[in-house]
Amino acid sequence: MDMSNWEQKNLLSEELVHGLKAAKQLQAELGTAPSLSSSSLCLTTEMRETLLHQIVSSYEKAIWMLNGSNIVHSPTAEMVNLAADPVANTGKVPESPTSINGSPRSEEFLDGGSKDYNLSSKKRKMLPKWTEQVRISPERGLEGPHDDVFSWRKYGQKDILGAKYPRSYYRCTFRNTQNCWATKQVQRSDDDPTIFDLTYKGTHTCSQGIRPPEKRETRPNTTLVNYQNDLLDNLSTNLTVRTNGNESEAFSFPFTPPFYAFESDFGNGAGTFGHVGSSGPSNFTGLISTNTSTGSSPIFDVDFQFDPTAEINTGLHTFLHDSV
DNA sequence: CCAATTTGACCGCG
DNA sequence: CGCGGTCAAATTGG
Repeated sequence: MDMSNWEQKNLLSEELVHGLKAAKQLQAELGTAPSLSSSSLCLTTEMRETLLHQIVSSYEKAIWMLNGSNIVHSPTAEMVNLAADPVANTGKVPESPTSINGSPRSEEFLDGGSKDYNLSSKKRKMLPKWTEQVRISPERGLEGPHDDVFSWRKYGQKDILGAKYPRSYYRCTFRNTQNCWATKQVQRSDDDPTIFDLTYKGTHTCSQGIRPPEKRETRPNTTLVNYQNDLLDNLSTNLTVRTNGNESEAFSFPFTPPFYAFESDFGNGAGTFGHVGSSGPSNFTGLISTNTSTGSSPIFDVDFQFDPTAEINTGLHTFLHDSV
């Protein structure tokens, strides 16, 4: 317990430091007087945005690590992205995959530009994409950095043009079950075989990765709250929303960017939620309250509030837990 | 028996 | 047409 706790703390601080770095970089960028260093003065707006995303992402992940996941995705993000202004549409942030495992010290990030961000070319596949380099420890069986917090399923391997080693392709294990479209590529470096290039594409929308781990041991008083949090988490993954009047308008909640986050402030499962992040439609908030009228299947009354400019009307909606 | 990997086929794009 | 990426049938492994 102590160990995992310590490890968690490490991860957490790593994440925060990561975010801080990005923040400082952005700060430096914004802070520079135009006169100074006129040469390399500007990052592209894309890079700035990516930095921003990185910061937000770090916060999200850190919070995630503290509370367990309570991040939810809206269903229509891709359409929103496609429809939106190409510059502002970069989707959502990658949760930066902190690679850890047994030996944190032998496996480390290379710093100094070892992470580069790339809001890929304006093709159809505009998913967040970023790369990292990981040095593998001697101890772990020659093969790979292939474990971060997520579970990946290999779906291909290719020999690459000028590369000594093949490139392997992974996707999230829960692609089908949870509509999680995150993928990653692993490419062993030509010159230094202990280094692997990891390319991540897309963000995890699965309720996987870091679970709310074993907070159970804490005060008995919090069990109810924890349970309710779990309930919300479950809701965030198996959720169908249907409008009160309109059966036809029902939609499933989770998956894909813009993020919506729940904040369960009361112990009873009620809470508020709203848009998180810098892209997508904002000003979409809601208030959740329990509807105790039914026994077994939890039903929440949700009061949506939309920005006036939004197309959709404010209304009273009902969250339905999706069977199971 | 189920789930993950392997591996050649397939396919879109430049 | 070749390259990089993905699919899916066959195979492996638990």
